[in-house]
Amino acid sequence: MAEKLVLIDGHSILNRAFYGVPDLSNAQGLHTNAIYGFLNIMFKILEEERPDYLAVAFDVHAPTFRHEMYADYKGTRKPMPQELREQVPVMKELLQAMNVVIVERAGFEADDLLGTLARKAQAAGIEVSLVSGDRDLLQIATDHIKIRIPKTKMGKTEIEDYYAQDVQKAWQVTPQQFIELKALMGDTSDNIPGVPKVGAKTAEALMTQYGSLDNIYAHVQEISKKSIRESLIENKELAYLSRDLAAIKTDCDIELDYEAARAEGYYTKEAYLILKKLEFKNLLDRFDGEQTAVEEGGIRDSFKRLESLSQCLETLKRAEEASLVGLLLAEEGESLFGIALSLDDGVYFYEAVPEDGEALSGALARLSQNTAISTFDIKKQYAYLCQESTEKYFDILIGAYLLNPLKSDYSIETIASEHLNLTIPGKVETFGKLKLSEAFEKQPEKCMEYYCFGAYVCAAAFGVLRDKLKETQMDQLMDEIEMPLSLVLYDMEKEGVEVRREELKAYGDALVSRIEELEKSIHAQAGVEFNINSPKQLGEVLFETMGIPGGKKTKTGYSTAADVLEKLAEEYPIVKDILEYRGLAKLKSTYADGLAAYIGADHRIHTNFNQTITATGRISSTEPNLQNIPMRMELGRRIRKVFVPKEGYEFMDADYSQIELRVLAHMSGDEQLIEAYKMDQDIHRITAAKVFHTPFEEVTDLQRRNAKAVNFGIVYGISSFGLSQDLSISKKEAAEYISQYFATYPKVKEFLDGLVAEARQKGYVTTLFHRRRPVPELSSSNFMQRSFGERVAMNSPIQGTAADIIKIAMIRVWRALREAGLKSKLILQVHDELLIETLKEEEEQVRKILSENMKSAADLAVTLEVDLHTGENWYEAK
DNA sequence: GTGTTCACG
DNA sequence: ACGTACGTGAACACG
Repeated sequence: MAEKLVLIDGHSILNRAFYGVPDLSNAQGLHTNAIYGFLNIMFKILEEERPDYLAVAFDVHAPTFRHEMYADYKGTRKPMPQELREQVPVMKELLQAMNVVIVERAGFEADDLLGTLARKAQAAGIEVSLVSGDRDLLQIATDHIKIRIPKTKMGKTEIEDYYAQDVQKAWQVTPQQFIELKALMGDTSDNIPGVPKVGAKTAEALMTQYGSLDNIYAHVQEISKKSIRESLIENKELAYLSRDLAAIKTDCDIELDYEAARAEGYYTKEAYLILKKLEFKNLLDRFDGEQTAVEEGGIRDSFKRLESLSQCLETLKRAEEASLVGLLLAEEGESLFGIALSLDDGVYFYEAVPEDGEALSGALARLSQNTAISTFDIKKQYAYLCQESTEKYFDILIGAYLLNPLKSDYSIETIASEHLNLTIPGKVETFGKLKLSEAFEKQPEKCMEYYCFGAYVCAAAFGVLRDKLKETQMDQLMDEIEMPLSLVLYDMEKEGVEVRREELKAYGDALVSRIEELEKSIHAQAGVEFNINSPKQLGEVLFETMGIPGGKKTKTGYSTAADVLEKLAEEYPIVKDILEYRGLAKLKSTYADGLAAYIGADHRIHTNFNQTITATGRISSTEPNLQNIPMRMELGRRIRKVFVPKEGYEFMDADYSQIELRVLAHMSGDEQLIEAYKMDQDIHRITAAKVFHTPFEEVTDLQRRNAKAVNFGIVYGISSFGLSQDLSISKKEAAEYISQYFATYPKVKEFLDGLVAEARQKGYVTTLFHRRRPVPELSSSNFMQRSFGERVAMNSPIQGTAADIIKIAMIRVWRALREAGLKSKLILQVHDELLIETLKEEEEQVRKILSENMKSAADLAVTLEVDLHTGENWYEAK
């Protein structure tokens, strides 16, 4: 069989990848999407073709592309965006590390190098695959040279293949004619002039009829259309010049070193390290097959299975002497399947049976009393650990999150790869969709390995993460806020909140009757039956069938968002009904039905409080989300009546009053804003008075509303556009409000500008408690992304500091309740609000604990005020 | 799986 | 000129 060569058009594929792959960047802020896309395409081709040789060609000095997809109209090309430019050297470095031959030659276009190498290879009897994003290469196609053009469709890469005959099929011209076709019609992006008046249609017709440029001119007098004929005659020279420009050279003085180009030996240590730096997790997996044996070999040898409970208990006892152990429990639901323990002399695993439960819990509780334990996702393991204090605990999940809160994946294997430079088997690879019980039955050895590696990583990552947290000044944040908080969250989840199932059902039923009524009415008014829940169908019915004016908005069709519909509601009764329907349908599906599905046998809902999700440091709540229970509208708000305290208890709800604005006052140090808070009056009214130069008593409702919107806007990272949208005013007016605001509170502006400058310089912003948020968007050349980065830089320190403060308050309140021996329990947190299930007899004590601890959680230049309410359900307590 | 919409702070 | 307010999660439709 003939040998095979794969040639890749480097810049062209990088360019394709850059525009086809969503923006990615690593922790250092280097953009990586083009490299990522390139590698995916390259590996896909290599797997498909299994070639003998591989080479990648680049233009040497490529400030622009010869065949720029996004080229400017006039032929003056846009420069390569910085985000792509910075990826080119890294790409080359990576290819070199992978032993891939790079072909480049000063003064030669990559096209010409590729054309030459392809032809020479063909002459030597080698089959060629030429990979490019550029259709121009099609002219090189023959029976032995296949042009491969990758297309990104819906995120999936599909490759179109063209041999000479495929070019003919698709374009009705031979590869040679393809050049002349282009010469006739010209190509602005390539600075190929072409013949004036001849466009794509004419050029195609001419080529089909006459077959070649020479033949066209031989019969030029026969061309019927006068203007075309004259232009052709007049521009004959230009036509031939264009052909020379369009033709890719196949006779460059260059040879491929076939030995060096052998398609093998990609999986080098150097390449691995670069990929790791780029944070290409799934590409690293590709290296696993070649590399893991080396990487993890020594570790795997240290795994020891403990065969009996007594052996396990002995080992746990022995572990008490260690200064640090790595611990990972194999648990799921309420059940414990095993224990992995990483000690200095090896990693031990014991596969537990249900009867072991008590003995193990006892031993673990003892171990955790005095021994430092590093683990992963400690919230899931507290059930088996001593809960006296968190001082001895370290959770690598939380540590990794603090170091970079923007990631979506903090699995053990990711942490190992990122912080230990170690590749280990992943969770999905080990378990797939199996439940833990099934996995242990079917593949006990693989399970043991997974948990042993996990425990090992917990132990090994401890020192690394500690050092990094120290370096970034987040060690205190970790030890004094996040670790203690994890125990508080565990306890809150365990406690749950009681929900009245029957009342929730009745609420849902009441909604249904009205929903059905509205549905009938809407269909009648529209004259067609359609799915009101489908934005697509709804948009078509409203704006096409019914002809309501109101234009497009989204990529996929008409926008039917509430703010669009509200503008139409007055004039079109159907729109009013749709809005009401929407609201009710939401209440029914998300809240009435949604919540009911989570009520447990204990009549309580146990939400998940997630500590490692948000970019700013807030907590999030899932399954179900109890942080977005309706509040603003009365009908929705009534759902809160089904959240009730248990017998003999009441709810006490405490929320911070404008905590974010107060944080802003403190962080900016603006005397005016601080002074405004000292007046202990309605802050929005004060702001209105100052901004609009109106006496406090004479501030109108409208002025107050505007001032309030500006206050919110400031916290979100103000923009005149955003504010204008919110207030339905012109951008100019909005800009006026903002500049008035900044004139009133000058240090606020200084502060916000400073945050953006700081973020630009350092690449991240921080809260009062040193929590970090990287802002990679700031270095984007895209206006939209950069603006987003600026708003993030302004908002995150404020939102994040507020999040820090309430976390501190939670820990203090929780401890105070426990230390006072009270039965009352902290059960929910909603960003600036805490809900306590309070034993009625303890009401006054709890009130004091809540109020004092929340107010003193941080020492700011302004006081922290707390609103407290009690009630027989959550509705009443708010 | 992605996009749209909408609930909360 | 560009065209969004910051941070979340759930339900639903649709390809």
